[in-house]
Amino acid sequence: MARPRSFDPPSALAAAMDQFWRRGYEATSVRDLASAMAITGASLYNAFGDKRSLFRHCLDAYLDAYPRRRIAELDASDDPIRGISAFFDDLIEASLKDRRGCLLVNSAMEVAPWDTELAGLVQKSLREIEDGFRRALERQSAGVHRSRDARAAARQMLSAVIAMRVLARAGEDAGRLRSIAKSAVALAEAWQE
Amino acid sequence: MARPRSFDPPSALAAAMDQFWRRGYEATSVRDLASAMAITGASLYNAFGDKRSLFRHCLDAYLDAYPRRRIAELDASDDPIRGISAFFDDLIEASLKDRRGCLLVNSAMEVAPWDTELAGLVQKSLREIEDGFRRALERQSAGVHRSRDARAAARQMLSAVIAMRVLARAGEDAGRLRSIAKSAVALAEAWQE
DNA sequence: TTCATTTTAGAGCGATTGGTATAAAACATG
DNA sequence: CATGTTTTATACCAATCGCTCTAAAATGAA
Repeated sequence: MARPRSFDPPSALAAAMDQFWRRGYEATSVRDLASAMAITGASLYNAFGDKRSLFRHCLDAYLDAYPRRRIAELDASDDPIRGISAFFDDLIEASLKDRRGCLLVNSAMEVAPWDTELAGLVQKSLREIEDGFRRALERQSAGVHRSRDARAAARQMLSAVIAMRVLARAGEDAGRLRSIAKSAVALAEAWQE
Repeated sequence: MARPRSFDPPSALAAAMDQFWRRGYEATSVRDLASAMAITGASLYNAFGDKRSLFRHCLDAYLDAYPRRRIAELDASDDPIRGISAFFDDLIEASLKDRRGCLLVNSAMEVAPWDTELAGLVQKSLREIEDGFRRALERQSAGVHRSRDARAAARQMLSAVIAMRVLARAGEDAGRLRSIAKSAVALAEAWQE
């Protein structure tokens, strides 16, 4: 009944995500996006709305594809400590493969201060990560009396994740990133003692 | 022998720093800067060079005024642990007073990936902070055999600083920031046991 | 085939970008 | 006071910004 799209929206969205991820929101122009997505500006606006709306779609897709997936894998792991270790191994590998950092952390810095709705999404997503760590720690110490606060330990792990992402984007070397991950995993291992 | 400047360069630089600090590099236009500095664009270019050069001046001034000053105070403290505690108290207060975060961390995210020279300055400055923590820990445990690595602990404290700055800019509440600072100080206190 | 509907391509909108040219204005020195 | 030098204000540059308009192209249903 009408002309069909000549492009695949999910893969176009992935191309847009990559641009925002690498260059940030302000430094990415609509023309950059259209070029990376291999569509025209008119198609972009027709399919995804304005630049801010497209960014929101990208951030949503990113959260599903990366942080939430990692948390789901952590929840599904038999051994919580090994799950946390695998989480950080994955993060190290991703951080060294490229230097884009994390779109969520990047957004916390650049867009959250100017967009209250996205700020809410950023905060909620960071809490999802922290809660994932907390659940893993609580699973580990189930039935054992714990004087220490699992929430505080989970927050330290989230801090490690954030710092690794910032330092990766700033170009710090692999050794420093691995050292931070190692301390975070050691914190989890010390939890059960 | 020539017309004198009608403005005070240091205070103009402070006004420019405030703009870059709050809004970031890309989102701050030369006109924004000139307006905040209460000078014309021509005077700005005449006194500070182009936008990138002005940013560099701002970052240099920031590093002297904030991180290096805090590290110097830490080095000068009689009790290293109390010094670290004071460092984090100062950071909490600054992070809650406004939501700009830290110009150094903001720069690590936004400009370091695209400017190798500034990336070097960012990495060097982050190491100065880490080394400051390490010196404080080593002073604390002087003469005592230490199996643990002071460098790794100092890196954890730097991670806490970075995470606090990111979360502050993303609008997270005071409790979360204080919780991270508390864990970092607790790490330092555990050092001497 | 015709028609209704949507997407496409490309030109173009006003506004803003980083940066500059020009000339008047303001000083210290001779 | 005259001169030489620098800063100032203003207008302006080409380029790019986010976004929209128009019209041709492409489809499924009638």
